[in-house]
Formats: sequence, C-alpha cells, structure tokens
Amino acid sequence: MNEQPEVIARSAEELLGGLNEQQAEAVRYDGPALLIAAGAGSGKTRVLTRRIAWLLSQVGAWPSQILAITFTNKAAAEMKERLTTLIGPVAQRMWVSTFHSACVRILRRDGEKIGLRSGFSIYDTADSQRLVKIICTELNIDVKRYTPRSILAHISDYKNGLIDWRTRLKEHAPQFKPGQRGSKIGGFGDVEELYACVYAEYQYRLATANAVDFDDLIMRTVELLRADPMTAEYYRRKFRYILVDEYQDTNHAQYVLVRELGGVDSGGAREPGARGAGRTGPAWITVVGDSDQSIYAFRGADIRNIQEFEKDFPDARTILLEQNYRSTQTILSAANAVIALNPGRKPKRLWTALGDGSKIIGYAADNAQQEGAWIAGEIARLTAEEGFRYSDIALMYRANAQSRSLEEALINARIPYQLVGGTKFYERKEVKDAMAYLQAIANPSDDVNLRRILNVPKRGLGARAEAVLTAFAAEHRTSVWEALESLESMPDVPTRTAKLLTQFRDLMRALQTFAAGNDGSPSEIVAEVLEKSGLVAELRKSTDPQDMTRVDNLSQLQSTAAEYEQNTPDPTLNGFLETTALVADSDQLPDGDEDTGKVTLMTLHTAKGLEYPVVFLTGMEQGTFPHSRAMENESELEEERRLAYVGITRARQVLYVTRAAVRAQWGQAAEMLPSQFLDDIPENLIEWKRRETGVDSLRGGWRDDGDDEFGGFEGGYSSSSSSYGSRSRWGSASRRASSDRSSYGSYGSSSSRGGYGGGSYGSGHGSRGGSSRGGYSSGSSYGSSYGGSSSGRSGRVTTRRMKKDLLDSLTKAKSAAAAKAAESSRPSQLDVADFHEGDRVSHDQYGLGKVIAVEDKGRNSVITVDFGSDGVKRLLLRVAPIEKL
DNA sequence: GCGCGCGGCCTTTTT
DNA sequence: GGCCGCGCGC
Repeated sequence: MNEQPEVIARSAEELLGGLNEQQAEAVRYDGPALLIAAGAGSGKTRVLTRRIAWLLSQVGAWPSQILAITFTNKAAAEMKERLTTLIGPVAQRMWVSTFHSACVRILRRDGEKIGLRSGFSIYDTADSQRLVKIICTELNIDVKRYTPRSILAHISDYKNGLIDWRTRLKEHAPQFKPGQRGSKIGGFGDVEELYACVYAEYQYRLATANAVDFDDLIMRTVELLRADPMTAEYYRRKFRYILVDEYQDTNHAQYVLVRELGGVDSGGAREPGARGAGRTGPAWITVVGDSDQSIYAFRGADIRNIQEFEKDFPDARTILLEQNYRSTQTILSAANAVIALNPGRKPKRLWTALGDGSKIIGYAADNAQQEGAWIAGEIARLTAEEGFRYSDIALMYRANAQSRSLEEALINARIPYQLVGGTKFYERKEVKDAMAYLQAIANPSDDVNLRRILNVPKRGLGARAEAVLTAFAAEHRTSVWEALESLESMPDVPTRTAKLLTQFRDLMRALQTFAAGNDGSPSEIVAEVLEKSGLVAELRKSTDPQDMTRVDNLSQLQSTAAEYEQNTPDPTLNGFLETTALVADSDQLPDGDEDTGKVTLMTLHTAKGLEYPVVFLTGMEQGTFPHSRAMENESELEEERRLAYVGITRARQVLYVTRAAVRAQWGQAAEMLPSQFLDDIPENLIEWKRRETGVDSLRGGWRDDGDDEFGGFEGGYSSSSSSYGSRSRWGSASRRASSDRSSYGSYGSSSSRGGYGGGSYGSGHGSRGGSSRGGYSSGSSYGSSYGGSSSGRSGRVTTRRMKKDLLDSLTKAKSAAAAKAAESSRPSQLDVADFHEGDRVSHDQYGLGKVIAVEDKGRNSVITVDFGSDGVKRLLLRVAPIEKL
C-alpha cells in the first residue's frame, strides 16, 4: 500500500459539474467564513464534499489541514465515503468526525494538561445519572422532588453554555466544598444552590474517577484550548479549514469550540499573499445548515448560532440553496406551507424541477391499531401494485413508544421491517453490565462502573458491603477500587463480607492481568469477562426465556469486539470502549440505497438527513405531534413545526399522513384530535382516504363545552374554511385532550374481569379539574351518569389497568356509552320522521337554525342544522336539546 | 441479602 | 403498559 497516497487531482470543471449556480458558488467560494443555508434535499452533502475537494485540489490545502465536523457518526461515515470516491484513500487521513469524537481525539492526546489521565472513561447518560443519584443520596437530597434526571439536565445546560462549576459554586454556594463528606447539607436554600452543589460534587467525582461525560467532551476541550496556549496553537496551525455540517444544531459550547479551534479571536494575521487560509491567522470556516431543520434545542442547540453567523464571523458570506432535488412539488409545497407559519425566520422557499407528483394521502383511523393495519395494507398495495420495494418505505413517528402498534400491524401482515433507534444495544442491561466490567478493568478508578458490577451477578455483596467500601473511600479520599485494595486495613468488616470482597477483588485483579496481557484483542477480553464474571452463567441457569436473548446479546457484544478488532489498525481495549461510547449502533443505521428488503421505522429526529420514496408520517395528532409538552410553549411549538418540516421533506415521491382518533398512552386510552400540522397543509394537496372517524362524529356533543350536555353534536367537517372546522376549536379541545386524557372515562375493568361487552364501562363527562379517583367501584355496573343526573360529574370511571382488547373496541364502546347515557339523562322524544330539510329548529345553546340534512339511522339518526353565525352542526337527534318549530 | 409484589411515574426527541 | 424503587417477608 502506498505510504503517501496522493489526492486525486480534480479539475475545476469536474468539481463544479452538475451543480446549479448557487451550489457552484458555494463550492468555490474564496473567503474566511461561509454559511451555506441549505434547504432540505438541496444537495448540501454534495456541496460540502465538493468544497473539500476544491480546497484540496484548487486552493492547495492538505488533507491534514481539514477538519470536517458532522453531527452524527453516520453522516461522518457517509462523508468520508464520498470523499474517498472523490479524492481517493487519502480522505481517510482527514479529520471527518462528530464533535464528540473529534474532542475525544484531542483530549486523548492533550487531556493531561487539564488533569485527564490517559485512558479516561466516557460516561453515557445512564452512568451520569447513576453518579448524580449517588451524590443526591449522600447530600440528603429528596430525589422525588429533584430527580437525578432533572438535575443532570441542569448540569448539562451549564456545560452546553460553558458555565464552570466553580462559577456556579461561587455565586450560589460558596461554603460548599466538593469531595468532603462533611459538606453534606440537609436543607438547600434554593434550587440554584442545590444545582451548584451537585454540579460541583459531580465534577469532583468525575475527576477522581478519571471520567468525563458527553457534555464534558466539548466543554473540557474548550477548557484545554483556553488553558494551554501551546495546545491551542498546535491545533490552530493544524486545522486551516474547518467545515461544520448541521450547524443549526450546534450549542454554545460547540460554537465556541469552533471559534477556538479556528483561532477566530486570537488576533493572528493571515500571511500576506497566501493562498487560501494560508498557514497563520484564522482558519477558513464553512458552515452548512438549515435553520428550519433545527430540532435539537431541547438539548442545548442554539438556533442563533446559524441565524447570527454573519454577525459572528467577520467578512462572512451566505449562500442560499433552495432548489430541491429530492421531492415532488406537492411535498415541498406542503413543507413550505407548514414552516412558513414560524415567525421570524428568514424566508426560504424550496422548489423543484421534478413536477407536482401525486397528492399527499391522508387517513384518519379510529385507533392506533387500525392506523397500523391500514398502513400495512397500503404497504402491501404499494409493493404489489406500484412497484415499490419494502426498503423504499419508511414509517416515522414522534416518539419511540408509537412504534409498537405499527410493529404489531406489520407483524400481522407479515411485512418485514427494521426498527432504528429505540432501546439501543449498548443500553441493554446485560450489555451495560458487561461493559461496566470492561470499564472497571480499563479504569479502576471508575467508581460508578465498579459499584455497578460489585454485585452483578449476585455474589452476596449488597448495600452493606458497598457502604463499607464507599465510607472508606470517602474517608481516605480515594476510589472504591483503592479501598478494595486496602481491604486488610479496613476496620469492622464482617468476616463473611471480607471473604466475598476478597473474592471479588481477586476476580478483578485476574481480569486486569488478562486484559493487560491481551490489550490488542478486546474480543478475547470480552470473552474472558463473560466467562469469569459469571454473567453468562447466571443467565444460562435462568428459566426466563428472555434470558436466552440476553445471552445472545452478550455473544453479539463479543462479535462486535471482534469486528472492531479487525477493522481497526491498532486495536486496544480503550479504543473499543471509546467506539462503543461514541458510535452507538452504527450497524443498524439505514444505509443509503441498499435494498434491505425491509420497511424502516424510526422517529422523526432519527430521520433527519435521510430520504425515502415513500414516507408515512404517523400519529398526526395534537398531543402526539406536536407533542403535548411542546404545545404550551411557543418556541417549542416552533421546534415541533420544524420537526414536521423535516418529516415532510423526507419523502421523495409519496407522502402519507395518518392519525388515530384514540391512542393508548401510558396504558390508558386517550382521545386525540387531528394535528394542527394537518390543517397547515393546504387542503388541495391532501387526498383523504378516510377523513372522519367514528369518534369525531361524536366528539362535539359530549366533550366540547361540557355544560351543554349532548347538544352540540358537531360534525366539524362542514365548515367551508377548513376541512376540520375552525382551528381555535380544535386547539382548545385538544388542550383538554392532552391534559385530561381520560376525559372519556376509561373503560375500567380489572384484568380478571371479562372485559368489555358485559357492559362494564364507565363514561365521563365533565371530569375536568376534578378528582381523578372515582375508580371502578362495584363489579358489574357502569358509571354512566351523564350531565345532570344525580351522580353527575363524578360519574367518571378510571381504572389504570385496561385490557388491550377493550382498547380496540373503544370507539364502539363510546357510542354505546353515549347511547346509554343519553337514555338515562334525556330520553328522546324526537322522531326522525318529523324532520325534513328546511325545517326550523331551536337549540338550547345555538338558538334558531335551519335543517339542511337528515340522516335516518334509527336510534343514531343525525340532522345537520345551520345555525347561522354559530355555524353548521351535526346533531344526534335523540340527545340534542332541540325543539322543532 | 434477596426476591417478590405493589404503586408511582412516566415519555419527547440523542451525540 | 412498563420501569423503577420501596417495603415486606423469608
């Protein structure tokens, strides 16, 4: 193999070939700061790779001077691959990586200047949470009130904002001394003090464990560059061209990192007459992004980074890419319409030369199961009749929990699928346990991981034994492992515990020795750990069928290690640990055009950057998408809208939007109203295969205004302005749906009872704000009291457990409940035969109206009445408070 | 110290 | 519906 591979020389024509004017301009732009505002599907990766090739072959940059940063490992791998095609194997020598792995690389090399010893551990979120929890317990913090999760979120915010723990401590808890047991304080004056103390203690523990968390990777790299001018200088001389993809997703720390690495503020001057960025002065910075696709504000991404790029970087230039090469105009028009509602954005309109294509297809299902079943049917049709392959199709949803009903439907229909994301391989308990052994072997100071495995598998070392160790460690300000090493000098250790601890110590020593002797073969270390620790043995002897899978997972872990070993020039245990920490699940990521023979399921977040000929956007309901927690807050709603924009623009040819009128959430049925994003898509772009559900037609009357009993039985689809009636109406109703998800009474039935059908359902009417108890009282009856009757508003039945088959028939049950309730509260005296088109009626609430349609359906007859300014309503005759005039 | 059963809480989204 | 933590009994 060639030691010094050359860059394949590419002519300017080659590099600009096939590009549109704006793309070409971006590729050859000559200057210190460039923002490529690239709309979805506008060919930004192409532009980015061509630009890199341009810098190399036309500007004279060296591969080693390039730092290309992406957000995901997949994007990095893809870019590397494309670059290899474009400029040859030399691409492998460039830094093309995520922020996190670039930082690891820097910290591995120079971290000791800020106190990081080589071989430091990288804590994932679970590790971090464990640590916070340990700290909370020791500091006497009520973890019910302040969950480790939420505390960690605050710590993460600080880090993303580069706020040092010392600063926090100085401001909010100057008396607190991290790392001293005596510093435990019972009551905290305020939450800021609490966060400051935990933050400080957390960093102290990370330091003693020689560990960093995800956010530290960025923040501590910035710290390093600021603390050590020599190091900063080294990287500034090295990286002359920095390119950042998905710039809209960068947080403050990442933004500062780019500035520091690029030497933007260091004041050095570019050598006169130099080509490109030259060898001194600020690096050339190119950022690519789309502010409309900023969907990570929740974890600290700061959209202002991209919005204010021109102000931030001197002599910055912006180039807009608006031509889309991916989707039909119909899809783009929908996307444009949705995103246009976000205020304060810079106008950008995607367009395409590909033509209109087919309409967006809409479907409203009664429940999630039916939604899944219909989608499965469509997939069967698409593949059988329209020539699509399974791998052309993707199902997307807002939250992972939604995948379940879709999966079940696909299984029933025997459609092969692959799930991307969700519970990750490395997050599975058994895998995490095995990894904890490896961590503890590689880095014995790692208290969190050592404590995790102390009694895994069960070896009789419980809380007491752990307390003995941690007390000693705290007293001597050392790690748990060192405490274990000093076991003999520890006072008051019960003989039995001492014996067990010694055994554990011997085990770990043996594993350490083995690891030291086989550092180049992580797979053998994994095998040794699995064997000697007893992890596999414990699972093998279990009778739980799930444990079989767990054994398989562990064996897969070993294979992964072997794979790593083969693909890495210089494999080490630490290298393997790092890969697993940062390159989560790269194996299962969908890969370009490859025909996997499977339909792909994933969240909208995961889908960013991907594209499929056919996309199903599922769960288009208020509260599901937009997510209920994002609906209260305007800026979060804007982010949801961007997420919708991302989802819509994933589709190349056919886009489906589906929703369910009832969805199980947290084991309970909840009524879902159509997503506002459906309203945002121009009506003429959607062809509804089914628009209204059984629940919709009932909705108006008995949830709605609550107090008007069964009166306003609004159909909702009759208004001319919008296919769904007025927005405000849906808006307000939906708020209720999300905050009071059981307003329809859940069909209570304890699991032992026979289920629905015996009439055991309750239904609720005005349950707002009220008590949420009212549990299922006696065996056979149902609480069917509807407005006005004696038990009135409290007639709601709530039972947590609800059989799945009940759920399926929920819609049906509701009509039945309505019927029952109606009978008891307001016996019908009206006969459908008495009503004719043109008749005038009077309604208790809406006043005078004119009948415009009559549907004779026996007991369920409906009349449609125009109430003038109050709108057109569909009224269920037997319950509506109307009078014929 | 361990296992079981109950109850509370939960859900965004991910490097 | 599922996870996690707690309390209880062995």
